[in-house]
Amino acid sequence: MTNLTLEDIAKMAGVSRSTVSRVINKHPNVSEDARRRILEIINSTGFHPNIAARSLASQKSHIIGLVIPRSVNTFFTDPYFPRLTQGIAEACNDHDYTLSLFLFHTEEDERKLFPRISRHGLVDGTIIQSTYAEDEFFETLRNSDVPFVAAGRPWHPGDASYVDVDNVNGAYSAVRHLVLLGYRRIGTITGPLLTTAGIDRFEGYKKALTDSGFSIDESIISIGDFTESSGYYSAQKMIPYNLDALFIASDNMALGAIQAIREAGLHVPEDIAIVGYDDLPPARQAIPALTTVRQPIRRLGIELVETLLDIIENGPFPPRRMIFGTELVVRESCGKNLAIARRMNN
Amino acid sequence: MTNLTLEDIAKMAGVSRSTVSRVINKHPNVSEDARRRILEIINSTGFHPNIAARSLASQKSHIIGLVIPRSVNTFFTDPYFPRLTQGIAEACNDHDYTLSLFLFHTEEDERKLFPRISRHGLVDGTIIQSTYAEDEFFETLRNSDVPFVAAGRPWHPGDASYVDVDNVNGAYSAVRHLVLLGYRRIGTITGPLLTTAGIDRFEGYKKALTDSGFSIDESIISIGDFTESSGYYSAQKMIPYNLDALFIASDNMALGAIQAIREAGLHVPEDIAIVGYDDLPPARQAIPALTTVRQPIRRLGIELVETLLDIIENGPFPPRRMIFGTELVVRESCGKNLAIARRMNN
DNA sequence: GTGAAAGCGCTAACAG
DNA sequence: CTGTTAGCGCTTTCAC
Repeated sequence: MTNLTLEDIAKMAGVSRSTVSRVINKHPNVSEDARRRILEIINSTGFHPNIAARSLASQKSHIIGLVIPRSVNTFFTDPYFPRLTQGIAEACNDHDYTLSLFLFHTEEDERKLFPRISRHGLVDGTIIQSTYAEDEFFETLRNSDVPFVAAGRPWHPGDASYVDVDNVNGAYSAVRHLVLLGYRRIGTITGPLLTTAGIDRFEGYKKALTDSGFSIDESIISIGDFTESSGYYSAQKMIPYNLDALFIASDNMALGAIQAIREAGLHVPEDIAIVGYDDLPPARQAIPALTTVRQPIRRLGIELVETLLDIIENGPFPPRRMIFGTELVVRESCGKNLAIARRMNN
Repeated sequence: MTNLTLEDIAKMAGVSRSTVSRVINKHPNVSEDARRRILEIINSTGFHPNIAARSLASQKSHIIGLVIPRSVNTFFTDPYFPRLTQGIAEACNDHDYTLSLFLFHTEEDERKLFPRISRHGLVDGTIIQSTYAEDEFFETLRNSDVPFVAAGRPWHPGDASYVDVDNVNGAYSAVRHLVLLGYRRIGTITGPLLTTAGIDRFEGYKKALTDSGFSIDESIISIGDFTESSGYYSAQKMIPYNLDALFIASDNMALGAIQAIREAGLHVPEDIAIVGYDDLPPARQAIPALTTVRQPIRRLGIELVETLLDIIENGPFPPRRMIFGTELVVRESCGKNLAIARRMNN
């Protein structure tokens, strides 16, 4: 199984290497006869064109990068990433692209690896996870000529293309649900307010309250950072303020909050109802099972790839922007059954 | 910022392109003077050699692949993968390699993507996650001339190189700990017995029992599949068999088991002590906090890369095999304090 | 429909 | 120490 080249195949088929190349690249203008003969030889020999040579000649690598800037420190704990990666990988497979992963740990990484990402480097384009405000690497990318698309709305979108989930309405529907269930003092634990996801979910919370004629009460708003422990401490802090429901911007924080509530001798949802965000697997198995907002993360990944390929092919203008809707998954923690029971007693 | 080539840099520096190439590749035999001049120009122009051209000429891509065969269906739920990926990515960055991710979903993916992985394709070598017995893709890889190393001992190692965690001793230390704490009826929930990790942890369990003069009791052994729900049902099934401790081959299963135990009106660790495996973040926050076996997963990732680079450079023989030790992390669920208290009362 | 020829941008002998 | 010279294996005009 030594290494065949186009030339070898051409010789075997009694044609020139151009013709073989045409067959491989599915160009028209090849006689049916030659095409058949060539395909046969390719199959029987297990020939595959050398990818480096092809990249060099065609000026495209058929590789796209997935960049996780160093400020994203949750890659290893947040199930969002594996899911996103799954969607991206799936779409790459479908489109015959290869996925390269750029996980930065240090500033040096970001500097050192940029050449591999930049236009005439390794990749044809890149997906970048959007992150905290003012991410340095994002700015570098924006100022380069690398085709890219952001996963999640960037802090300063400018002309950047991005694909996101409708965090505002996701949060809105969750809080609105609590309102309709009859809760009156609905607090929130937000995500970090230097991320667009954190901001947007907080916006949705406020809007739902305002639309329902409620006022915003700072004493039952706490800023978290998406981690379980921040949920725990935030809840602990707010429990004395007499709330009857809590919209929590991530399931991980919700799990922490439930623990704090339980330790305070209170019950979910009887004393405090809870709605989370993400629909992670643990949400389903929590006690009580978590009512939460499900995001189409795999879809997001697929759309990111397709958007990027479109940009690679047709240029960055106009910016592509796409937002996916969410679903509210109603389980136990919002006290829906409780609310129904209560209503029936009145 | 148009595209510079070696030739351009050479012209600017008044030397030949070979000399520039030597500087870039840190070859000796370049006058200090020329080197300085060239480096200066490279820096000021922001020149970076074209990677495809370099790959073509040097016959190496400086890309390694991480292959997750389709039979690994836990990529998206098991935190093992993000951590492993982190270690691998980190080592790749350090060694100036790029990481490509091959996540297979279908059999077609495996067939279609093999060319990109095979010797004169895209990657210089690949790390493959070992998986269930008789994995098809693994066999394909083994029969090819692609340098590779397995993450975890493969089912049929043959001459394959691998890096693994010492699952036998990890389990052994966990069970031994329970024995020393004074438990007498120690059951287990195993992982799938078609994975080497599942088998090895089960071996460790049996060995620890035998070494301690205990007999193996089938009625308190249940075969799980590493998922939380399998832990739940396994525990439920075994509770009637009067066990006082349980070694559970994954934290996820342990979490499920705790839930089942609680629902049965029993307490951990008072009625049934528990030791898990993995030391996932939820283990620390579980109630009670989980005693568990911690694996050096990031280290594993780093070692995989270094082993692979060694194989790429020096060939696959002799097979490299490396096993990392584990640590027992003692928290609440094993009832250590309980045992101590008990002992003091006697 | 097909072949010849000219690169793509780099590395690596080889000769000096 | 440095330049010359061949490629690496493929794509892509341009003739025919």
